[in-house]
Amino acid sequence: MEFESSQSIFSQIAESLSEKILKQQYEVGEKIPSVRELAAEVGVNPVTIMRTFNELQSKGIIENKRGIGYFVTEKAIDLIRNEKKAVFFEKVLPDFIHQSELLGISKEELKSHLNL
Amino acid sequence: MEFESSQSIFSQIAESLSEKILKQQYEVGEKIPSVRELAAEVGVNPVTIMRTFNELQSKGIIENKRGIGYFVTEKAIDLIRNEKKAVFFEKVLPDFIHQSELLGISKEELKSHLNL
Amino acid sequence: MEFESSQSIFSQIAESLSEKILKQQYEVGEKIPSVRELAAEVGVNPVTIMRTFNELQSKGIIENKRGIGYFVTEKAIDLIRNEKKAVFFEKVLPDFIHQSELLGISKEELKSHLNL
Amino acid sequence: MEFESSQSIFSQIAESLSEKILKQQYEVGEKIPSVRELAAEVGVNPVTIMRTFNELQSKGIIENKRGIGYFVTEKAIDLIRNEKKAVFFEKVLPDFIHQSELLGISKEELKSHLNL
DNA sequence: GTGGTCTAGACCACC
DNA sequence: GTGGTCTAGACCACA
Repeated sequence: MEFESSQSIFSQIAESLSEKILKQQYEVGEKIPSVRELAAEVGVNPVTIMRTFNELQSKGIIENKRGIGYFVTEKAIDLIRNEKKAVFFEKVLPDFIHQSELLGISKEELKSHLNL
Repeated sequence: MEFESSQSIFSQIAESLSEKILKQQYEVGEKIPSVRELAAEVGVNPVTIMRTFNELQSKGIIENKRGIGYFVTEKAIDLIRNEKKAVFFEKVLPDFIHQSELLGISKEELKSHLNL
Repeated sequence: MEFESSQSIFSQIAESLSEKILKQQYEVGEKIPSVRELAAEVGVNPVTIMRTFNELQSKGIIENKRGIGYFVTEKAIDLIRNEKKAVFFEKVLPDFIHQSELLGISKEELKSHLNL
Repeated sequence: MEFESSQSIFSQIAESLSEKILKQQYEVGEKIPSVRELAAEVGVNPVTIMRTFNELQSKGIIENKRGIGYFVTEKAIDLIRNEKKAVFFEKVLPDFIHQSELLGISKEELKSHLNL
């Protein structure tokens, strides 16, 4: 797995897992890969994965079953979708509008880029 | 001035100055406020402002006249516009599309939000 | 049976069994359920139950009769009561006092909560 | 500083800081010691302190000012008091009652221990 | 000076 | 096998 330097590795992994859960590549109640597995798979230190899991757990997206592993919670999809929506409407969309106005991009140009 | 914790202060100030230049609130050839003035105005350490000015100077957006101050260069607007365009088409726009698809936002909804 | 994630499962089960013995729901000399039965009943791995039994046996609360099962010892109730008292006076009570002082809970309020 | 082995060091430090804030030994808006200072003072690795600060920050008890340090937030005391109250009334108090009933501790004995 | 991240390696409790 | 914690040491960006 490749990482952007602008963001911490552990939160990029968290983002990646969140998207997979949202796309139901990991289903509700399903066990996600173990710390060591994921660490080996993406080529980072296990504690980096732990930080990822801690973050997701504190958000309520995954939960731990002692000695077994981490599982996708029932409310995971709602949580992820809600957070993403908030970010989208409060940050991504306004920023998009702001930038396109600042650059004077015409509505026709926007439409073509967005296939609208 | 308030800052987001997610980005460095000096780049937030640089962004703010760039936008003002782009909107011609500072015109070409005009002197921008001194380090100390700006520092007092936005409430940060003068060295942070220095770093901002160095950044803008290295990009060719402002230039220093020894003992007098910093001035907006002739090519400033082009430079800013080009950089903003690059960021917009390589990052803001793709991210916008990706997020809106991930959230399943319909084309109609997008159109209404964007006044298209 | 549901478990708190903050404590190990085997000690939660041990605690539950101890309380039942103390309340004489299991009487002295009585056979307690087998490893497999209990495992099925509370929904955990049999080895976890084994560990619980080992723990209780090492304290002298239950004893094994080879091939037959585990039985409540004669001194079980004393052992449990003594350990609980120690914990109560060395940990639960001091903590209770500390927290109630820290939160500034009045003596009247305490009395009413405790029916004193 | 000495630690109990039953709880993680970083959360014991968090608890200690919370109590100090609650007792206003650190006041609202005040800077708390830096990561390295605290690490040296209590004799642990700086990353352990970082985990402590992350936890407190995620709860909204402290906030970071870039390059300067961590500061006690305005709502810190409310947050701490509310959380402590919740724990007290939902866990400490019920557990206290449960244990004292289980051990058959008389009301008179309780009163004397609690100075009621 | 401040915090933030990552690695490597060790050790532990638990299932 | 699972997660959880801690240390030591390095490196980085930021103010």
